Amino acid sequence: MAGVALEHAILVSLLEQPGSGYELARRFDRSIGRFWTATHQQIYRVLKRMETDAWVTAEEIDQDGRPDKRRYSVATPGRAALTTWLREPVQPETVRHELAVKIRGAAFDDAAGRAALISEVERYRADHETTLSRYLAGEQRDFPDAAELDDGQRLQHVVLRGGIDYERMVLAWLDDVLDTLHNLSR
Amino acid sequence: MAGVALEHAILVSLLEQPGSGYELARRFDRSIGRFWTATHQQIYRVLKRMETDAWVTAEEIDQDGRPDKRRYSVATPGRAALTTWLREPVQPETVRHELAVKIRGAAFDDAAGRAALISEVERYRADHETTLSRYLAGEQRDFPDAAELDDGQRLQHVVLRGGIDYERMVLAWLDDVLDTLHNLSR
DNA sequence: TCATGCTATGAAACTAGTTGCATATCAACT
DNA sequence: AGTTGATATGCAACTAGTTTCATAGCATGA
Repeated sequence: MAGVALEHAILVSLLEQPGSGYELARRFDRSIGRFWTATHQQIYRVLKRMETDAWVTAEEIDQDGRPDKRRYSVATPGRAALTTWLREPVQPETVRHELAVKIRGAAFDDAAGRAALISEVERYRADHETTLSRYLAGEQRDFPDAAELDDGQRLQHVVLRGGIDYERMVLAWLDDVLDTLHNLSR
Repeated sequence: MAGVALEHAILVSLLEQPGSGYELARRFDRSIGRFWTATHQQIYRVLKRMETDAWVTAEEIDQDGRPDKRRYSVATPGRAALTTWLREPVQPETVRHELAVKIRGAAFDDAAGRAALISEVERYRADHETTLSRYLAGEQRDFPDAAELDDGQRLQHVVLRGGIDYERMVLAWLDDVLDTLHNLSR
């Protein structure tokens, strides 16, 4: 039970704003995706289980000009399950940093492989540059006046600042990586 | 094929130093674990598959005072597979940041829940403080003189610096989180 | 002698997550 | 009329990862 967290990420997202599986999938590509990734298939499957367990309730919405959708809201048992989970210890993070593996692996590749890695790091760096810009734009848009925020917004803001800090750290480190790769002896 | 990376993390680790499944598991708790986590069961299973595929070869080692072990080394097909993988594009990271979910979830919990979260963040912070100390001690031990390093060591060092940067960023952010949690209105 | 603990490997069952495919509505453009 | 693209949901098969349990050698200390 402890580690099963997609349910809980969905509960938080639905408490912030009820929505359909499709909308959740888009949020997981945007804001929630900063700290929890999930595909739409996984989201639909988990939503179905959560509905069976009465953690959420669904409401059929007829839409003009679009297919119907099912809007989910958090029910009392779901909210209780979230509270229980919130008070459990945070599990140690499981890190999967593929680029770090490739950097150490570069010791066992030739000059062509290292050149390829440098290009790849540059592309990767550009992606993170884009992500940082997106976060900063989102911060301007959603949290323009720090004094005017309610508690929920303050908590969302501090998580966003974590994303911004992370991206800045990554960019600085990637510069260090590029410098190291350019200055290898062979 | 692209995302299957535990094999490749194992290949890098075995190229840096041949070893048994048990030794690999310990490395994955230590140095490699900085950027790729894995349990011993997963490592044993993957090693078996890699042996079947002739990516690695095993050698039975009789040990005095300890159970026998199987020392694995990377074979030519494994090295070729690593080279192929190294030149593939880096997959986007899949982020799973449970603490961030709990922080946003705190908006839907009461004062007691927030107090529990503050304690949890403090404990989490202490863990990261320990991790940073361990990294810094490892840096002193393994890379005392930056001018004397060969390419493999330089690459290992830049990855370790990434870990150090990450831990420092996390600690600063956790201070921000604690400050935010202490200053919520209700 | 017995308990504890580290070394060392592994099976079996389960849970989580990914990939590929399928279906359907409707808008906008060609 | 046909294509493209966004919205919207879902199944089936597969792959990856976790958890629980089991086994065994040998050292150390109570």
